[in-house]
Amino acid sequence: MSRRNTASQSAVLQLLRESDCALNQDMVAERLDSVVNRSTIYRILNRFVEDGLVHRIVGEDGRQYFAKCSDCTAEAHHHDHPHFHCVSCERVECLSEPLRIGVPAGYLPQQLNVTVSGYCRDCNQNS
Amino acid sequence: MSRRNTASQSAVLQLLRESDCALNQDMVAERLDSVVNRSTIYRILNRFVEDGLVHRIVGEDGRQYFAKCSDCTAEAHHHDHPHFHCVSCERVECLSEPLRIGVPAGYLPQQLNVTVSGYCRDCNQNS
DNA sequence: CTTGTTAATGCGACAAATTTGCATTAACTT
DNA sequence: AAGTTAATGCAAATTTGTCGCATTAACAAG
Repeated sequence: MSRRNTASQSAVLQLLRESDCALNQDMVAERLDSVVNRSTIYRILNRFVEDGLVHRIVGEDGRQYFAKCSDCTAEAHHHDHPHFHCVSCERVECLSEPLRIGVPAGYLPQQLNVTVSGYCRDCNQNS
Repeated sequence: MSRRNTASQSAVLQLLRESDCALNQDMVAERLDSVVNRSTIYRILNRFVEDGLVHRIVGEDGRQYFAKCSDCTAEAHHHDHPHFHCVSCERVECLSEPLRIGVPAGYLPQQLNVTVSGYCRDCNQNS
């Protein structure tokens, strides 16, 4: 089951590469030049996550956001950085500072989802 | 618009007080002795959050979980502790260790949602 | 270049979680 | 005891994401 290259797929990947923040399905849809079906966008994004190209962030609103892994290689993924979710403009951006959170003995941590929500610089000033 | 005391309301609050982990609407519903309408449960929980009695956690599954504020007073809320969300038994529990996450200058952080997901002790052993 | 295989897409339907409008009930004030 | 209106129940709507299935098209092989 090897992957095939399609226009929609590379367009989405390009979007995520260029974006300085994480995107949800809506954002991807509206930023694409051509119209791509909703399920297709979800499938593309999920495929990226599966392949480790992109990581999934659950926003403060419970929605899924996707961001290109910048410093991740195929071997080592570190999605251990916090995100800032602006409640006003809805931007979700990755903060650089990685962090480690201890769990009680016997627990097996797998994923980390850290979201600070509030107002980003722009929205904080315009209010 | 003052609050009124109702049986459902205090039952839900009691549940949250007794619970050692955060609960979502389903969990609240099935643990209540009497049947309470779904929307009502949501409204009760949202009211609690609004009043600062309870804090809302967005789980790894995008669902809303609610936990009683234990060390919070009306004045000072600190929901700055991480949560552990077991992907197997779905338990969401508060970890004690509080943490502080820096945001870029000009940003106004308000809420913090930190969730480590994986397998809790019980589920880790039974697998 | 043509052809076959099957991954990717589009579409509609479905599912789950949460919210909302509205009529009814019941808490609390006077 | 009576009036005001917060809280509830119910049904319907919304939102977000997934799934089945038929169709399209990417890519490998001849």
